[in-house]
Amino acid sequence: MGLGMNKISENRGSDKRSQLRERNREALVEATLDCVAELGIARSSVSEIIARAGLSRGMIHLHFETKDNLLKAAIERANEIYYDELEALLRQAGPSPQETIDAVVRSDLSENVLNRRYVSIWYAFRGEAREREVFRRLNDTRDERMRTIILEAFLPMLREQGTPDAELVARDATDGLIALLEGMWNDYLLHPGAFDRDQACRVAFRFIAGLLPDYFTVAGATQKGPAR
Amino acid sequence: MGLGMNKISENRGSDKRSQLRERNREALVEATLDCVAELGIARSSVSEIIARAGLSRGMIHLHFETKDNLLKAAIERANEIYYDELEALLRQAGPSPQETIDAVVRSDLSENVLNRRYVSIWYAFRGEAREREVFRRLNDTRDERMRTIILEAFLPMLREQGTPDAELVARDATDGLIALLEGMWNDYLLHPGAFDRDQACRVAFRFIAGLLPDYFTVAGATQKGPAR
DNA sequence: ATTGCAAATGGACAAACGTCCATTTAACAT
DNA sequence: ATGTTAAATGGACGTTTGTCCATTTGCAAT
Repeated sequence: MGLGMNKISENRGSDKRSQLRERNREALVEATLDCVAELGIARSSVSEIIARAGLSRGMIHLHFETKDNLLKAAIERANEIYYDELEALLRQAGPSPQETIDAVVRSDLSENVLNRRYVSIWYAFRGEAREREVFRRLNDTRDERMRTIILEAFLPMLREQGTPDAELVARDATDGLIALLEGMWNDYLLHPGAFDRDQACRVAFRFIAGLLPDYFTVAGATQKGPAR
Repeated sequence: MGLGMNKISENRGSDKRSQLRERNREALVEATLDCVAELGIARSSVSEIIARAGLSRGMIHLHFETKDNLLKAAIERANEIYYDELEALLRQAGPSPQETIDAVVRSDLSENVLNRRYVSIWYAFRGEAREREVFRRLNDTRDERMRTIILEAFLPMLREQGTPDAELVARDATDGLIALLEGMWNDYLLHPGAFDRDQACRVAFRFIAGLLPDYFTVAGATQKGPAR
């Protein structure tokens, strides 16, 4: 009898029981994200969520104890989606700093994250970031990772280019690029129909090219660094 | 007897009765903004609002019929605050296009609007913009006004500077500047303590100076246009 | 002083909320 | 085939929500 318990513990996730359990757990998270994207957090009630998941009321209590924990799990899932896209594009990008910047810009503006559903979700949670510590923590982590990647890519280029005050300019360029991309997302949120992905990309590279004309054109990173 | 009614109608706002009435109405709007800034829209209940206003439950029904109308009045008030700041700085700015851009940037980053309370309010309403048409309409109006001002300032400078494709670049520059400023607000929302107003200003002008080196430095607009 | 009426009050109300739990279902070990 | 138990159900519960209205208040005209 104790043996049975051990088997279940060992096979966690492989037997049909816990497989179905996990499926339902994910269905709840996914239904929550759908709900938040369509209705916002305020109108995402337990009743709405379980209706979309096609499950019963008690499931939320079973899997997440409280609704707040479910929301927390949902935003963590949303964060993963963004990270996965960024990491994927960084992996397939070349090692040069200009290629890194190029990958960051293109992943941030990619259809995989810059789409109606995801942007709606992102801003819904952000609107509540002020009060809910968990939301802000996740946001900050994501931002810090981005910031480091970008800063460490800008710095060597500015130094090699001989820009005076390279450290200061690198920080300005980093904050500027992040703000610019953030603003693009915002534009998409408010006018998803009118948004022009290529133009957004061009604007971003125009900004970067203004600071690093040897490494960038309005079309993106140059292949092999400065031509000179 | 009919005379009494007429007098009240004529003196609307001047007699003590309607003076107190108006004071209470504004107290409700102000309490709503406080509530939204501190708790977000989701937690801004009628009970919370009337507690902050120090008035009774029935007042909301008396003045605004429904809670939604009160929220609408609140966001309209918030919109006024931003406009007033922008118009004030535009009035005291010189007539040249670079001075106009300078005024737009400085008003957008001014302490009068870029402060904890106001930014909290703005993003709280924005989070609900997707679903509530009124919120989006107000936001779009503000954006459209900004866009026109900025575009019509950029265009003559780019033309005089001899930039190829001046129209395209002007549109890119406009979208870029708006996105950049939007991103700055976002940064302030998430890190009000760490935010550096001067740096934000410098980053914005660095972006602009990259496109219009004859009219701008990192410190802002040059006095009299191109030196050449 | 008395009267009239707009303004303001705060309790009543149904509806909707998140949480919980007694019950049922079905996968697994026996 | 049977017993066991984790997983899932859906109704009950106490709160809290936004709205409404019978009552009270106090300014202004008589």
